[in-house]
Amino acid sequence: MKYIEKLRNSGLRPTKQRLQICEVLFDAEKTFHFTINDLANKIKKQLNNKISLATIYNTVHAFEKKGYLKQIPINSNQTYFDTNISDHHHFYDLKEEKLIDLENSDVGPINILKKIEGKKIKSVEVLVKLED
Amino acid sequence: MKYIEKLRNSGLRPTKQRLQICEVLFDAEKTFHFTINDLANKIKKQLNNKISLATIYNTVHAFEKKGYLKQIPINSNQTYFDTNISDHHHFYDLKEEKLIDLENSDVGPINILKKIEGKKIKSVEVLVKLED
DNA sequence: ACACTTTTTTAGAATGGTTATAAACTAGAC
DNA sequence: GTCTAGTTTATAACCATTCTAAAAAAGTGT
Repeated sequence: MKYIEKLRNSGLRPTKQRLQICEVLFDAEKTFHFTINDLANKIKKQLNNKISLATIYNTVHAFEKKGYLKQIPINSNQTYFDTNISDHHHFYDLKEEKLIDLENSDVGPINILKKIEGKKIKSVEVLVKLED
Repeated sequence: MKYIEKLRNSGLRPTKQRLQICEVLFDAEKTFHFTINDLANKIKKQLNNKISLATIYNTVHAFEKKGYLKQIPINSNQTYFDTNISDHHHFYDLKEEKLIDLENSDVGPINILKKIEGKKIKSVEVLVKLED
């Protein structure tokens, strides 16, 4: 299993559940956006196997903390995650309620001129809302 | 009352509650960020007067729809609103969990190169996360 | 001022995503 | 195998938000 090492290196025990979640998240052809609920359904269908919701929450948060997933800043009743952890941005189609990736090169350089004493910039995220 | 006209022009009846909420939101010296809970407390303290939570939710959403308030896209368990409706962005201090305004001129022009067929750009919002 | 209609307010219940709990289980170390 | 700390699980708890239905207020016409 190729994820055993990855988990161990992060200080996470490679349990059956975590390895299965890794498969679903990181073996996909393309990166994707998901909510916890989306992921639970995907797991059930794809692995024909139920993992407790609590475990899915725990694991997703653990992976996010380790930098294997990113949360997408958007106002919604659910939290959206992204398996694409590269520096990039998002379109949000308000009508379809769908997220679309925007490569960094689609946005051009962003230069933050204001500085805050004693603080470093951790990330710069752009959300472009779309209407018809 | 200066807000009666404003409300009427928006097709909203100028009720006592809506006028009071207008006062708290729009008579402030500076624009500010708030959650519904913040606002409820501010109303209670500032006006010495309780307005039902349901009314506050209704009113804030009505004002947002009319463009008198903006939602701030950020991942939090609560929804953040902004009385500053000008085109601008935000720092988010992860440690203090505090939002700071970023004027448009602090960010420089953002040019979205990718186009989506049949969709118009409604807004471009930048969130800059800060760490120590 | 009054009657009538529509909108608004309200308290409290319901909803639903997320987190906490505590008991059963598992991985890793010796 | 035994032990310990970490993990999983079902379920309960939490809490921001929305719904509900009844009372109150606003607007309109008379």
